[in-house]
Amino acid sequence: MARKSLHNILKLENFLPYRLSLLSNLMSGAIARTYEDKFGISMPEWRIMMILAEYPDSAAEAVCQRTRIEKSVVSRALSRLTKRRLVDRKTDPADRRRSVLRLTETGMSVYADVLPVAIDYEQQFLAALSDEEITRLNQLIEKLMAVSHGMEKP
Amino acid sequence: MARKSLHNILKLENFLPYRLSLLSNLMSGAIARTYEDKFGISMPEWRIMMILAEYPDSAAEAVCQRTRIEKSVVSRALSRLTKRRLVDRKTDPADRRRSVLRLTETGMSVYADVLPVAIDYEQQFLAALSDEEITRLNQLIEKLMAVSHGMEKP
DNA sequence: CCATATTAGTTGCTTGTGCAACTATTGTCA
DNA sequence: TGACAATAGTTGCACAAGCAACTAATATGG
Repeated sequence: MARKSLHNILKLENFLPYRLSLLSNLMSGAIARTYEDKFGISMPEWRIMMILAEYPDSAAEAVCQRTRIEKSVVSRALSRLTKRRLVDRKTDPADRRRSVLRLTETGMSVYADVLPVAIDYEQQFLAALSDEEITRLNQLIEKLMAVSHGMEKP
Repeated sequence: MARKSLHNILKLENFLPYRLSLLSNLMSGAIARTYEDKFGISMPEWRIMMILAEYPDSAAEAVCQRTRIEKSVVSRALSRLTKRRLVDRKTDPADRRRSVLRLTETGMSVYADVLPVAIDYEQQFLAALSDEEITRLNQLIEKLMAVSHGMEKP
């Protein structure tokens, strides 16, 4: 095989994983601060609430799968949310290991308060792109995720 | 103003910040494990090494700016790197607050070992995209970053 | 039906990160 | 020059996240 250049330098700022990590941190960082400061809700807590808004009566395990958040983190986040009466948690009578989770009235109203902030925030980014660009962006993300899934645990 | 739908639901899986955070974690997660397991180098340590390979004799503060890593993290990472003799750190005689950092011979050889792994890894992702898609991806990342910078600290 | 495996969820522990406070050095300006 | 501000880097501390070990409940296979 051919010899590569000895001065093979990879610029960090051009390295895709780095660029994506930067972008992701910039995006999630700012909005996480908003959730936290204005609503006292952490990022995992907010993600869990989004899932429960869409899929009421989920079990914690389903929340884990949908949010990709580690189960111990979900467990502790749910403790906080139930303690604050934003989430109602009962045990599934059909399988007493499982929990049945749903937003309380209060939880739903907090959700309704935070939601437009999240949407607005996302919109600020999407506004910089044309519709076609947005479509392409999503396609690209999809493709890259597919690659990643194709190479998990060897 | 017009009343919005009461069932205004934002699906988490379609939420851009979430999607990017997922993708970024998938990408950085796998490669970080490789750095760690095979070379005993953490992600911030690797990023610092990349910067020092490109810009020898940088000060720690310059490393912070280029890597966007918090200065205490850089400080501790540099302590480990110097302890392992991968980085040489002296104090700048012209300004004795500053440090002058560069990879040692060992550091450069470790860098040379890790670099192709990083490049290969990135290549696995880029291989899923056409050249035109890669260009567009970078443009999109750039645009989104620009938005983010346009709305820091209000 | 019993022993064992599997699953849901919780908790303990280690580690990494970020903020703030601190030290040491240099820059500024009256 | 001399008081005060600013900067480079370190360290203490608090908190979040992930892994592993654990409990409790259910599924499975002989």
